[in-house]
Amino acid sequence: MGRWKPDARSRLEQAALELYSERGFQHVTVAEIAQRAGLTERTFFRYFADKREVLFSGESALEGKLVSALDNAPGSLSAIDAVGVAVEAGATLLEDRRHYARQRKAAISANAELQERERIKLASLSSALADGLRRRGVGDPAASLAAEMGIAVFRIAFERWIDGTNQRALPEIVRESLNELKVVAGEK
Amino acid sequence: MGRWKPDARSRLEQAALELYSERGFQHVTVAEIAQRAGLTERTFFRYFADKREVLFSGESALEGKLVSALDNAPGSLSAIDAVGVAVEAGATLLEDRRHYARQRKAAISANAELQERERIKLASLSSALADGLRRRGVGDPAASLAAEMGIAVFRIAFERWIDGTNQRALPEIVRESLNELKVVAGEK
DNA sequence: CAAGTGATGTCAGTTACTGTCATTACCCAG
DNA sequence: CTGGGTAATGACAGTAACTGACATCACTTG
Repeated sequence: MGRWKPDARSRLEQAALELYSERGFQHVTVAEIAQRAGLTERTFFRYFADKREVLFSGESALEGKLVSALDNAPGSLSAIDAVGVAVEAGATLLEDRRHYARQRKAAISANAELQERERIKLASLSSALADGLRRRGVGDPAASLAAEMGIAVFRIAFERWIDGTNQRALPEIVRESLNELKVVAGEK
Repeated sequence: MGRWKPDARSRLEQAALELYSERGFQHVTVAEIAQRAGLTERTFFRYFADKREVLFSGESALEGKLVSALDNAPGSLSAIDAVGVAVEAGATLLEDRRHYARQRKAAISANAELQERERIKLASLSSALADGLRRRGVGDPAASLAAEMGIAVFRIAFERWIDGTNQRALPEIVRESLNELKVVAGEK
């Protein structure tokens, strides 16, 4: 297969998650991550732009899922419901990996720098959704607003799924939360 | 008055904004900011936790304004309308400083790290609003959702105010955007 | 088996950020 | 006016994130 021991990237990701979980992000050096993965610090930075990014490789797959679901959603759906379809589809991606998602979430929650990165990734998802809505003919600022609402729902549903506040499957929690958002936004 | 030349903090803030605007965040060193302010690098880090934070000192005042407006809003208002009152009040804070806000926004938009910091500050505002809503008796996840909607409205209105897409005063744009959000969320 | 290529290693360098201690400028008690 | 006290600042050394340049290695291909 590979010329060297394969899966350098995922070895780095796993080593980083382990170390961040054990000692906390700030008390781990990149050199230590690389060493546990059997590589050098320089190689780490060839795969990941910085020390935080190693926890966020799944975001592009999530974005792809959201966008394709949005593009394939019936054209008859309103902006908010099309976004709802998209984030429910994204939720199915995480549903299988609850243990991993929980461990990763714990590491992120323990460090402000990682929370910054997480938020900007969510903002990127929101931007991608807004672009998709514009492709559907939704104008501004409706597209941006609907996308932001969708991501807010996704984030809040995810938290309630991870911490056990809500025991249902993630896609269901997402749907419930979106309905709650509609209620909240509609109150006079 | 002060023992040394006064306003070291604001001198650092002004020097940083100038340099970030001239050359971009990444091409400015903290030593240069400190030198322009007539101080040393070490003193910079006594006032600001890191190189980005120097652009975000106004956030605590904004949070205070939002929270006090929310706490003083009529108890009869729904969660979303109480949040609307709060973000409109926050908007009045920025209305006077459009030139400064524009320059600062340009510097932030030009750099991903600064955008991360801005997003996490907005998340902090959202969290403060959600706390305020819970004090008003709003439950979860309604409180979090309403707060996130309010901040999304604020952010999007701010962008349209800064880039000139919408020529009205910021508080008016905020109100219009909130109405638009209600429309979007209510579409079947 | 030689040349080529992509992944990795090595090394030097910059800069953000921190801990520690010295120094300065001012206030105030006497 | 004088000397001690104190808060702000400076000086300096150190760690670690991140980058650029170049060497080396493992494997493929002609």
